[in-house]
Amino acid sequence: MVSMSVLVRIAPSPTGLLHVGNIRTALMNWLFARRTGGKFMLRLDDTDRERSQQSYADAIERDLKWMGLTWDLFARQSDRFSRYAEALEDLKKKGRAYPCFETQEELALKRRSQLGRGLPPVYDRAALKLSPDEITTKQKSGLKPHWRFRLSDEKVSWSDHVQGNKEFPAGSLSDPVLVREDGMPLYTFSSVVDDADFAVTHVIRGEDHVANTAVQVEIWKALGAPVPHFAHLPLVILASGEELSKRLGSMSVAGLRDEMGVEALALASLLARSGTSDAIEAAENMQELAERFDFKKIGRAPPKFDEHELLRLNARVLHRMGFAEAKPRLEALGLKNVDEKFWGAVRPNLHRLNEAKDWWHITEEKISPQIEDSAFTAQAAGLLPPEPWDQTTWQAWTEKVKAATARKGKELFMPLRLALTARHDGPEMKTLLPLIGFSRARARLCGDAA
RNA sequence: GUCCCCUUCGUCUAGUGGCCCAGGACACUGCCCUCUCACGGCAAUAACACGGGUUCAAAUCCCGUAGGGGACGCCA
Repeated sequence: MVSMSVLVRIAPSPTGLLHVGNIRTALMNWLFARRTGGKFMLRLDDTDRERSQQSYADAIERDLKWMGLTWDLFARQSDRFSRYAEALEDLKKKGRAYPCFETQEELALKRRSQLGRGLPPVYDRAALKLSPDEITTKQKSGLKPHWRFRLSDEKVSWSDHVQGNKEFPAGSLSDPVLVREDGMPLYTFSSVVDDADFAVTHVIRGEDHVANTAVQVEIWKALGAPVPHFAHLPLVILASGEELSKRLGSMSVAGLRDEMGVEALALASLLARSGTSDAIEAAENMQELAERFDFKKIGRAPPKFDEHELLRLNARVLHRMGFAEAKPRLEALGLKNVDEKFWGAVRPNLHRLNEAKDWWHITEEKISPQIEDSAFTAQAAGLLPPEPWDQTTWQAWTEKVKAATARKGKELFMPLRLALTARHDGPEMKTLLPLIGFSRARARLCGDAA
């Protein structure tokens, strides 16, 4: 496996945003490339001109980069139409492509009738029976053919890195349409031409493609290109049981990042490990995920995508994040002059990075304190030591308050926390107090917004 | 309708006929730490979808049922 130079690719169509299923496929390809020292390619499958949009292409690139899935090669199918036309000519010469004149309505009707009779809706190859004269006549009358690939009558088989030995009996598949009347190639065809031209070695994709693989294997062979290895991954499903494939909204990568505040490494850890025999844990970095990648670990049942699991991993990733990495991210959230002390104080309490804003607000901006017993907090304010403050200040101060008031435990500490932060939970007060500072602390303890 | 894949604790899984009255990780629960939440440490609970069969012996093999996912496009 390592001796050959690996090239894998991810081939999204820019007709929508990447969702967790798509990016998982991308991730698996990327990890495999990294694992084997091979290359990773991004190919935009934009042959569907009606649905493809540049804005989606941009979003896809952005999402991949965000997750760290950088590519070594790039191609766009709309740049390569002449190659598909050439390849079609090649197949025509070899007698593997034949012209068809049915309309889509006719084909739909045929399918319905087959289904009604309990038969698989396989194309009946009526066009193959057309005589050369009939074809000429149709073309002279202005009809333009679409072109189908003539499948052989042998069973197709391959060894799948996830699914094991796969076999498709002859006759269970339709001759695929390669090129439309208007000359536009279809995915089934352009994908193989590209994989062959770029010498893709491993096709790692969702298991919704297994039937495509069966027909595509024959196209590779007809083109005279080496057939790559295949790995068909089980499709991710939502924990709620809802389908994923057509729902973009909340499970889009962009949505998870921009609305849910998910860290790329948390998402990558979850997607790389759920459905495998590795424990679902936050990885230190992408390299660690790559080192552990192995087809043998991938199960065949569809893994559930669980948002709670994602949030748990997200917290872990944040708890380990160093200040150098956090600093620019915090600044992007609008937090000015954040320092390492602040990060060290709030980091253990974060589930999402943007929660740091709440603590920034409490240490740096005006808040209204929560006072339960104003006599007590005012008395405590009077005992506040002069600055400078450090991590020992809180204990020294609360010792004095304790001695002066005879309060202890929760009775002592909670009113102080509430007055100083207006919240009953949060980072340790010994780290928070120096960040709040003397003047704010005194004012808040006296019941003033500060 | 036809075909393909799948079904072990809440979740992801280990397990390829005896080593399994099923192992791990995470979650949950309890305890410890503790001013709170989180972190960390410790402990406990928890599963072979169902029904037949093969066998001295089945989570593991066979058949069936149920459930989940996928495919059957001039989408990708």
